[in-house]
Amino acid sequence: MAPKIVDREQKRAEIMNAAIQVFAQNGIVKSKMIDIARKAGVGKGTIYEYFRSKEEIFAACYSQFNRQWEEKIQDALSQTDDPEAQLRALITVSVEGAMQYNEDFLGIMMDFWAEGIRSKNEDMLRIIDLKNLYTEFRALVAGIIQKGTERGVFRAVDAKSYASALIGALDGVMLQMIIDPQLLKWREVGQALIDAFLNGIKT
Amino acid sequence: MAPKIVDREQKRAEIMNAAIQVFAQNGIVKSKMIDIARKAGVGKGTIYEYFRSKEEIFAACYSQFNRQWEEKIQDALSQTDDPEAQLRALITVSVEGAMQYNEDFLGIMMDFWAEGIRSKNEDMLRIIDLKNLYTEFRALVAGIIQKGTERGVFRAVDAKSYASALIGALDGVMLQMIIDPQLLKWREVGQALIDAFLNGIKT
Amino acid sequence: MAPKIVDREQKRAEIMNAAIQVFAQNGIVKSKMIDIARKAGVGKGTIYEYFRSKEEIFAACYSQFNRQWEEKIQDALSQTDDPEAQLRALITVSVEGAMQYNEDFLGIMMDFWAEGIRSKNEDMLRIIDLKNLYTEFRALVAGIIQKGTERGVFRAVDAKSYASALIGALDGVMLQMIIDPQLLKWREVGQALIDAFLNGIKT
Amino acid sequence: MAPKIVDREQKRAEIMNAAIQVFAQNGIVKSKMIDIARKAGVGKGTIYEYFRSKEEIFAACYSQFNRQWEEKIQDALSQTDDPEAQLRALITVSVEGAMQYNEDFLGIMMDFWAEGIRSKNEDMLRIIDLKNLYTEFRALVAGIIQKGTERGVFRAVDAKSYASALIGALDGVMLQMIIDPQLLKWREVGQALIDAFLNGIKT
DNA sequence: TATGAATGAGCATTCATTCAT
DNA sequence: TATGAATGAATGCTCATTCAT
Repeated sequence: MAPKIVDREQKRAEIMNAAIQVFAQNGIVKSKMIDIARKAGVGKGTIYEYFRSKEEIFAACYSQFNRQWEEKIQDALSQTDDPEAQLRALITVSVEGAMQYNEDFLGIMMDFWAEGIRSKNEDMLRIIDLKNLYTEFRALVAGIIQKGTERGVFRAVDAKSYASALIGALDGVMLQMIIDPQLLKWREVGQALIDAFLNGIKT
Repeated sequence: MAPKIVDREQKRAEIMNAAIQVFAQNGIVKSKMIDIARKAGVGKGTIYEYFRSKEEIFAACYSQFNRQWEEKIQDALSQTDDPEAQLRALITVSVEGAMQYNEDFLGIMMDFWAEGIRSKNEDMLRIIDLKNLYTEFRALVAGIIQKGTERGVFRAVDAKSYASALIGALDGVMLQMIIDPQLLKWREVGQALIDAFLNGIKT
Repeated sequence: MAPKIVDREQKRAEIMNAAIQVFAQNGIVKSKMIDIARKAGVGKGTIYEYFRSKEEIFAACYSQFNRQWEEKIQDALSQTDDPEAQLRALITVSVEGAMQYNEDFLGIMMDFWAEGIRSKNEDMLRIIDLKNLYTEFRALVAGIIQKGTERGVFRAVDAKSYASALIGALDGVMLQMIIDPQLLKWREVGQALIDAFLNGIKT
Repeated sequence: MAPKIVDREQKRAEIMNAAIQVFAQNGIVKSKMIDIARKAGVGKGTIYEYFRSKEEIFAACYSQFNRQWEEKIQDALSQTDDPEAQLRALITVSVEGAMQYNEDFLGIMMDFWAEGIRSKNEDMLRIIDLKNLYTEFRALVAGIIQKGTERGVFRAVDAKSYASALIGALDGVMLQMIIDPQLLKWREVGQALIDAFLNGIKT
């Protein structure tokens, strides 16, 4: 009965895909189960065969979204061992990644954040553990900076604070891209960001 | 001959205050009028004596929030004419301002952003004009950078892109403060941010 | 303290006047106390100094409305003793009376009827006793027809049925006047009505 | 694979039926969705599966009501080509039709009229176009009278005015039937009406 | 397994009435 | 006496979830 299991996974993925699109367009709270069902081309009841609740769909989407993002980052970082190149790759991947999706789609990040910040649901918070996510991301970036310092290419700075600042800058630029996708040449903003930052910490 | 005399402005402010707290804790969509009423210590109907709708409360809160923030920024910038000092002041004021509020309170910013990004309501969008807000803020910061370049203290960079990057960094750091207020010595992160940035653009 | 009493009656009348106008424009159910208060130029609470409830205002207006109408009818009938002339006067007074008011104003009659037909409130039904009103009106008209028959100017018909038919015709024409005040030369319709009817029963 | 199969038209009709009963008993404004739901033996939400709003239920009921009435009239008139017989049929059908329904049921006509007279809602007014309804009905009756005049059986009267008067008489008698269904032998009142009228216009 | 009909808890909003001044 | 600020019961409507088929 292995094929059956594949089918289920396949259908689950289809529903998640539909959900992500609907979430992206309407925001999570305003997204209705019926919308997701219609977009997925299934009946309303069918969704409940694959997910316990709307919240579970959200959680699954979030996890997937995150996993994909992390993979991209990891891929980019594994290309080189040079700290400067790694930081450049980090910015490039983020900006390129954000630009890849259409503007509507990006709005979903806001909801992930918002939900993660305020959810009262314990299960939810375990899934959307923003604290942990950022802690790990900070450690990753701080490690790169630390490495740069050890190799003498970066000044001896407080790696954690600088990591936090750089990550913040990344998120903040993405926020502006969400708000006004056409306005600026975002690739250049990304370049400005990394140039300023690298100039700032290079020896 | 004389009805109960009430300071309507005062009461309006009290309700807005209650609303901000409730919005901050639950998010705007999940905040119920009855919650706001209870928090304000008034009846459900009373709110409608002061605001036409839930949306109007939100808009009023947003405007107030923004106005206060802008005042702080303007105050800080007017203290000096030196570009470097102004950029430092900008970061300091933002970080200090964010730390001043309690953590719950800051969460409301997320909803302001989220609402601004996705609201379909024309009236709402006129009020929460994020595009315009950021455009103006970018112009302000770009002006300072430009001034620095002209005075020879900053390198000749693309002022707009750098402004965008700096603002993004500010927002991003604030986001992390929201998510994990205790974690880091945020003042130091602010310092790291401005040090890296200034190092990066100073001649 | 007699003047005080006069003042109270005066104010009560003013409020009723305002109420009738508001009822006429919006219908009774959709008329708000605040509208009546504003139209009367008094405070919302003041109304309750003169009327126990919205229902009581309605009842008072209805009674007044009816009393005035009855007076007009009685006035007209007392001008002559001739049955044919009296029936003509009846139609004329009704049509002229209806035309006197503006169209909006007439709509109130519908609500009086509707309320009278369906009110579940015992007190209300005692006041808006449509059954009794029509019974009396039928008796009045039947009396005139009877008188005509006895004097040999009308055929020997079932006076009650003919009275009912005539009254119905009157109401029905007024209904059309309400619906479409401009459409027809309503005076001529009144003439047609009475001509047909009198031709029909005259010997 | 197959959901519960329901005859949606059937269910829609059942809800309309319940709605008509509730409207008839309480009047439209005082009828609550929950009352209709309970009378129909369904949940509150179920109604909204079949009607978009309370207003839509009302409109559907009104249209149905009217269509049925018109059919009756048309049926009766098609039985004969004789003007006098047609006018007699008109009155008979109306009175018989009105008597067929129970008294509560008829009260709904008042609300249809009242709503038609005062509704501010454009969509509603398109549905309850009383002006047009009466205009058409007047044209129909005037045509019969005209035909009678041409054939020399009726006097040369202003057909439109006489039609309006006859229709008014019909409505007015029905109103009295609503108010006091037991009181009079309404068939005889109908006879009186048509006798008087026909006597009045016959040559 | 798949479906959509059915449901009712939940919510924003309205408004007659009360009552402190 | 006059007022309007305050109130909460009541209502139309939404939507996540259930369940019979």
